[in-house]
Amino acid sequence: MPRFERKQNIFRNKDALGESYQPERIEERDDEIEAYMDALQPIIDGWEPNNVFLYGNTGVGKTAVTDFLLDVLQEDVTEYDDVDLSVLSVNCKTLNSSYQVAVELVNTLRPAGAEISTTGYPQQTVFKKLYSELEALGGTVVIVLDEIDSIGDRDELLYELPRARSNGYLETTKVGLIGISNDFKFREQLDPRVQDTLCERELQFPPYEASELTNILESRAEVAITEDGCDGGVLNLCAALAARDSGSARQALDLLRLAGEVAENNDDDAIREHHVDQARSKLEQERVEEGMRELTTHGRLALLAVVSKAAKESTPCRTRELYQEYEALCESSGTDSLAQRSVHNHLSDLRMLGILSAKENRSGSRGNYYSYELDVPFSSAVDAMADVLYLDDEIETIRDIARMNSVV
DNA sequence: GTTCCACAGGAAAAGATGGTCG
DNA sequence: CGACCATCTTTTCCTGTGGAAC
Repeated sequence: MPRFERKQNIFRNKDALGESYQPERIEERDDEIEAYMDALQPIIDGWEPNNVFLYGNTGVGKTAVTDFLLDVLQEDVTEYDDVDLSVLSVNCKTLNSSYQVAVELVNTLRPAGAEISTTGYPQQTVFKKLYSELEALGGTVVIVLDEIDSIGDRDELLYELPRARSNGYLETTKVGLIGISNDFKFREQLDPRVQDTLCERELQFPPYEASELTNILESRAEVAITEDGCDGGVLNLCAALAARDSGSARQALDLLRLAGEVAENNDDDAIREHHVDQARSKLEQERVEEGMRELTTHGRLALLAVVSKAAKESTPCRTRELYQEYEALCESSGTDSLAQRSVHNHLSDLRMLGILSAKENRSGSRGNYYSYELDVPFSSAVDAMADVLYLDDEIETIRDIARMNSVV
């Protein structure tokens, strides 16, 4: 008889290691908080808000500090009758233009059922809808645009919004923009006029040091993990790994959480260092599968071409050979093949996603070219492919060949 | 020293798709 | 319906690259 049994050896409150958890206090960001508060001061004073631009790698506390401070601000502002503050928060990760961000803003302001479609209107129409929604809201509105770098160079909204008042689009509402970016280069590529306004106040969040990450992990582990749920040294290991890689608290916390899950599944009574190792490869695997899910048919076929070559032990492999392999796969799947330039684009994308790696070859008269190979375990690539392509026969053949060559 | 191979990757334009509006 | 609109993928055309061969 199957039976559910509650396991509580390790986790006391796993959510405290999760993405959405808001700790009661933010560790190791005192200087940033001070500067940030200074930038937000005009709001409580009743003046027009500053535009703020935050940048730093993922997981260094930008979003956490923003959420935390805006909560405090919204609380404190209730003491002043003449300030009416609204906070509008949008994650732009999946919105890759000003247009889509504007649509998203309009839709969060509108009641359910009155949302507008994400395409079809001229850009200015959407902006006007946004202005009238903002005007209806009134008071001071702080708009948080998280992961704003995903809009690339289509930054018209960032030009328009800060100027909305002086251009007469907004009469009463005061708007402040808070842009958050993981990408240092994003600021550079912005229109200089946008830089001037958006980056009135700039805050840089540096990566965490290993010792800082240890402190953060300790304070979270206190809430999340039982007293004996964690070997000594595990927190240090997670902190060290994350510090060496990205300096990201997110990564350190993910490692700890996954390591805990691994330990739990093994029926161990505490997290040990070898669990962290497993968690690390699991984290990597998740990242790859995430990337593969987003691929188009031809992107997948291009990847399958590399997989197929890998099964035959003929990687690394240059573009031309991969293109031939790709054409053969298109043939057998009844798909029209693309031009070589396009396949080259797909290979390039796959390289960006970290699924492929490429070595540059300079062989003079025979040209400069890349040699591609899988940058992920063969088996995880095949498994992920099997889920998303209809080429069962081909994938089986590739598996057979791989087995013959004992590729794993 | 110059040329030239055979590729990388930028830019622009063309199509396809899925939407609004009068 | 037809005129527009935004966006994504793909094609076309192009420039850049660095050492071997001339």
